[in-house]
Amino acid sequence: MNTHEAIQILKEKGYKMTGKRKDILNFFEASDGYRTAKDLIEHMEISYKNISFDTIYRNLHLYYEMGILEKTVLNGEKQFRISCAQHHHHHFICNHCGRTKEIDVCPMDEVANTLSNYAIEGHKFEIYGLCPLCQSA
Amino acid sequence: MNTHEAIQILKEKGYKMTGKRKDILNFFEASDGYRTAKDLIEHMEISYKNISFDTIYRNLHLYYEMGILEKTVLNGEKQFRISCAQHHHHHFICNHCGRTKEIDVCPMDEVANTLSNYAIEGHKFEIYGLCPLCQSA
DNA sequence: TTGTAAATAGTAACGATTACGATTCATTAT
DNA sequence: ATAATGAATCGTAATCGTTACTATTTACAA
Repeated sequence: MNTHEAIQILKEKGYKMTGKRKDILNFFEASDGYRTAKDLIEHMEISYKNISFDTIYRNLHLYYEMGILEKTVLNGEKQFRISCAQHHHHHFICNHCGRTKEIDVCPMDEVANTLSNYAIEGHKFEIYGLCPLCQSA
Repeated sequence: MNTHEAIQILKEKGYKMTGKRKDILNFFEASDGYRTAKDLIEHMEISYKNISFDTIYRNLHLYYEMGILEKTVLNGEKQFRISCAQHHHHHFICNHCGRTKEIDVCPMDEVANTLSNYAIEGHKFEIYGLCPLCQSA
């Protein structure tokens, strides 16, 4: 997913394209990991001194609903990253910088048969730690 | 982990044993799944009309720090259950009632070698859905 | 260019959690 | 048993992330 693709999706669905929406997309495209709403606010305030919480959260949710962003929760905060979900996968997430690495292993295949009477609706598999860059720093 | 064991741990570490602390343990021993602070407050208010948030959260954290309770976060709320961590394992968690089922599969063995330059500090693997009881209801 | 619905600012409200001073209580040493 | 003392608790305010609301502004289509 990149900014261009995302803009196409928004247009198709009839959403209006604003400068703020483009900047939000650029912010996430330039990040290669999870970012909090607060991170985004700090970035947006450079260009838009008085940007509203409402705008931040409304657009984060919009992008999430449209599959443009992925979401997770860390330390009680929602975190978002550009969607890379062409195929099913999980993430290593750096505790220090939020950068992610794709993990293609998914444990669900192994597990499904031990849960035959259970209706599975979702699962979460995440690995936390320090990425190579943050270890040397 | 059961109430008796937990009381032993508290005594050994020099914590005082109060009626409220025992009741909290009983509440979690009687549950077989994750419960929120709110669930616990509702239960405690039956016996202690004016119990304080402070008491609830202080003791939840104390028990968690001592390994008496396990913790997870669901829908932005911290949830706790009696610890069953004699061995490493994960959980299926019912979205409706919070009941859990132990999962002995752990994907980390498979994954570790693909993260050779990463310092792994933790991981989370949880499966969500409806347990057999909640499906029939 | 104008009309209209969508997007936004500014701000209040919310829910979960944490924090704190004053009071009560469990434990231990007498 | 009792008194001393430090821990536990209450009552409540504060905090944090997030959601919600109204008035205003803006993107886009006619």
